Amino acid sequence: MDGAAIVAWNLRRLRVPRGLSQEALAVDAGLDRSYIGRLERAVENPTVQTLDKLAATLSVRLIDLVMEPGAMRNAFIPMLK
Amino acid sequence: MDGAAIVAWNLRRLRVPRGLSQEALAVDAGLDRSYIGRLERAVENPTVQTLDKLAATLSVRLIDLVMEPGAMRNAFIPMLK
DNA sequence: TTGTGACTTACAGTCCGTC
DNA sequence: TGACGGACTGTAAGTCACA
Repeated sequence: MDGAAIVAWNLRRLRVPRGLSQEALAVDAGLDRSYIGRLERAVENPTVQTLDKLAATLSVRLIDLVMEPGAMRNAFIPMLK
Repeated sequence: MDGAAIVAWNLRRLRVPRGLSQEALAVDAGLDRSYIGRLERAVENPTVQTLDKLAATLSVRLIDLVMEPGAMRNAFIPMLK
């Protein structure tokens, strides 16, 4: 699983539960609607600057966009410790 | 601290202790020496594909390159548990 | 061993669409 | 609402010479 695929997976994981459409996310992040779609299909190779914008818009940290599926298992969750 | 600065910081943090020069890392990752230097000075805005190459070369995960200074505090370090 | 400027080529990202 | 395409522009990728 390469970086683009990981980002794609996280983008969907974070966007959908927030009830945001691709277009709404695009507008909020100052990006293009069709570009967001391509990111989620893992056909684009974003820069860290783009990831920064998306992380800020989704109110998450940069690392939350490059976290691999399954990594949640080892996540540090205070209330569980 | 933006994404480029975070990557720059992590690159130095991971490269130096391994006793690698910028040039050695560049060769191993299939990148140019001067480009590595610019990444470490945060004057470049790398794509995830570039980060992928570097992570593979350094034998770390993608998230280890976008981890913020201070986040090590919460890192999962088995020998400390 | 690294920083830096100059340069060309490849592609990130935009904007217009259709289905 | 999202998948997908074409044409375009800005900038990252990649190389080299020199301090």
